[in-house]
Amino acid sequence: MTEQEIIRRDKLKELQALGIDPYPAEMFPVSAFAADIVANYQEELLDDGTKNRLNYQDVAIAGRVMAMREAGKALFMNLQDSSGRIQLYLRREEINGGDENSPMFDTVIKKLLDLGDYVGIRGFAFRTKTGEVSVHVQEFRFLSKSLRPLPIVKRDAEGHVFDAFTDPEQRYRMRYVDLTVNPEVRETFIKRTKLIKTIRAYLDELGLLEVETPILQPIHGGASARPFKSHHNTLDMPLYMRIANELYLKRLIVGGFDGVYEMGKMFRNEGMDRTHNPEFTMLEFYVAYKDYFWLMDVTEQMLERVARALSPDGGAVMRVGENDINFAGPYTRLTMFDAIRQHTGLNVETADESELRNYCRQNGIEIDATMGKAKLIDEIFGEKVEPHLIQPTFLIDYPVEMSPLTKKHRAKPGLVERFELFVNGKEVGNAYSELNDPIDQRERFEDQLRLAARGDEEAMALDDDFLRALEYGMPPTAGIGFGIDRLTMLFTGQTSIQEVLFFPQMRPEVDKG
RNA sequence: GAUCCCGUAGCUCAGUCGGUAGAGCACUUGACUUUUAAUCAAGGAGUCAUGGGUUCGAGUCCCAUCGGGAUCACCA
Repeated sequence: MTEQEIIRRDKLKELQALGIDPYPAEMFPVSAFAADIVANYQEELLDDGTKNRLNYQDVAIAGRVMAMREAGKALFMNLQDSSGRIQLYLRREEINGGDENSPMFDTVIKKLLDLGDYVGIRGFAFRTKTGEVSVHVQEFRFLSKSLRPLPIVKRDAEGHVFDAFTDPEQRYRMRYVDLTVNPEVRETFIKRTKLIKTIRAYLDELGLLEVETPILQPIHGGASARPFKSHHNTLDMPLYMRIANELYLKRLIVGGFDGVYEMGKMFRNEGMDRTHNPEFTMLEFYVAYKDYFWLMDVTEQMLERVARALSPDGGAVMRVGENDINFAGPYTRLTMFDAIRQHTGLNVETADESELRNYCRQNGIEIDATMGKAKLIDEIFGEKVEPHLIQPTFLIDYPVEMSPLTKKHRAKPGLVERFELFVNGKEVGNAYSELNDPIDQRERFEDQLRLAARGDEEAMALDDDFLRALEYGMPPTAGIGFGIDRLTMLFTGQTSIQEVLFFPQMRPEVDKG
């Protein structure tokens, strides 16, 4: 234990010796929040020059003590609750209740109270000489003693931050500390929740049914990725953590629901970096009798609504890094081939494989011998086009080889009816007119099996029950998936996924008390 | 998985050419009846990530390991 921790434990014993319970059981009747008092306190100036305080004259507030400034027989604290901070003003005489021998002020508060302790106080709001709305404390109670020192972050009047708690490792491992001392972290997560609620409300209004589908799946389907594998003891069979829920949601469309959505965790056993966490949140929704054009309209409406909910001024334009991004539709719609033509001059439609390979070699795009034409196109797109798609852009009509669950294009042979949405140079959504032809779907699965046989660990497994479902008949359906974490990054201006997950995956901590 | 950078007090960081560990905040003791990065005086606090090596001597140089970050590969 460190010196400061030992001192705090000694203080805890001293409090108990004085008959003060540092961890009382009874509830504390909070009647106001710090930020509300600061924002709404009112007083009037009387003719004789004195002030008449108009509201918050009997408040009970609770929170952590985040700063203390002693001034002889008076003392100032900053109290932080869930809404923000407010200054407290304590006077020796009052805290001691007129009893000269009372230990309350000089011992209990000045010595035994630490920064970080939870306290509850009763008092009245007023404005100090320097103009700060504060609470004049009349009653003071310990609610929970803190045994470890918090990092002390200080801010001056101009908002300059001193000694910020910034080490990412410590911030992620001890998110509770991060949230306590870094208010902007709190704001990011509140925005995340607001984004999710806005999307839910929109989808509910559209009339979609929110559903839950299995996380433990006997066959991992619906995406190209490596799964986590587990084992069920009683059934004595392997189970996989889902990499996607697409095939289950489509079974529900087969079952007669017109529209379903699920927002939930997916799990992929792959590398981690600032845009990948082993578990992440996806939204998928599927709507019968629609196609991918309809989904583009819906996407525009949904994201505009999210932008308006999260932007400071209620507008559809969000500042992301150095870019002002306008989420009001309609968004640019560009075929993949046109996009590549615009940014490279290549005509990938007519080019053959060797021509594409030459282009990649000349432009420093890494390729290998196993890549077919579709894969080469994807590489060129990722290198040369994707980073330039700052304003929301629908990239439409992909080669069939890369999309085993997507309906073939109604007019263009070799392509599928698929789009991906790009914003700020990154993909945030992937959608298509769903393949509902069971015979075509079986062939696509068989193509995937051939890839798997060649060693592709991410090839999709054949799901016989899903094919059976399609054989019973699935109406024409449009479906889309959004990475909620990446959307959150976009709308909060964060550049790493760890900043939008409360508890990002970390390696085990080396033993330190 | 590969490469590079980082790890010193509770927090943020200095630490020169290899010569017995430093600052600010926090903490302790004291002063102060409206302070606000409060101020003033004094003091305590370190397995320099871990383990080896080189050296008379290592926070510093070398090797390995652990953890974090960045870039790349794979992916959403």
